[in-house]
Amino acid sequence: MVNYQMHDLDGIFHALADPTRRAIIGALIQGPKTVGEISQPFDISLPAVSKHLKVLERARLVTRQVRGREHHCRLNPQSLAPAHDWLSFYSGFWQERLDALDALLSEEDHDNDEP
Amino acid sequence: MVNYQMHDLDGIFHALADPTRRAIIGALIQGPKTVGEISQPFDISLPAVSKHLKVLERARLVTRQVRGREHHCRLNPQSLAPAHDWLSFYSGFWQERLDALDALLSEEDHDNDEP
DNA sequence: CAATCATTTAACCAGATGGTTGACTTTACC
DNA sequence: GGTAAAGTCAACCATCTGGTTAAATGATTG
Repeated sequence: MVNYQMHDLDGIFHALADPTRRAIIGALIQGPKTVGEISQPFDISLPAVSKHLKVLERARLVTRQVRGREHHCRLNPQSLAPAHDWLSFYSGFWQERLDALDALLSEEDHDNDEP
Repeated sequence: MVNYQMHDLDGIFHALADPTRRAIIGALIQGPKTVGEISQPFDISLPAVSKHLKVLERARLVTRQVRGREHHCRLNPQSLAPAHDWLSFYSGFWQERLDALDALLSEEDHDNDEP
């Protein structure tokens, strides 16, 4: 079913761990942009943005289409699925189950209360 | 209400970007464990595990309760919420909406900037 | 063809990361 | 009290990271 490679998550989570890269994703959600357009709001050099884009590309979060001298970057939101699935598994969904387990375990300590 | 600090996500995603730390989380989902118990399945030194735990603690993904000489670590799944929310916003769920938005914008901008 | 624009590559730097080993603290046990 | 156990801390190391500037590549335009 929905089973991904561990190492995918490494790259995806690492890509998302940087605020500049998340901001790039946030900008790209409005639609494709060139590297220049992407770099414009940021106060860092173009090569720095270029590196961030490479990280995002390696994690498959962004795809690039070279048209002439412009590189058009597009967000690839489906690639977030492994990370989203992983988090869905571990976050809130299991909360009640964990609480129940905790309760059960601490009851077991009491040993005799419940038939 | 579901508004988190940017820098929270930095720490959470960074914590999740390491496979050992994700494995620790995976182990901790069964219930609290001591540092020794946590380190047992891994082929790295105890100080290395200790460092990983500190990263997880700083991101509030794990809490620690010192009982005697043992440190009992417990998963804190609610703390994954910011990351989960962020991913829910950007991943597949919005895919169709984005496509629709793209279509809408390119229609609306006929006079403007469309080649 | 020459100049310019969009972008990448290369070389470099300071600081973080993930790992190690060895020494240290605190608690537990005889 | 003395010794072992559970963990952390400190120092060290190689590698990665995110940034820089300067040079190189490739397409566009005059």
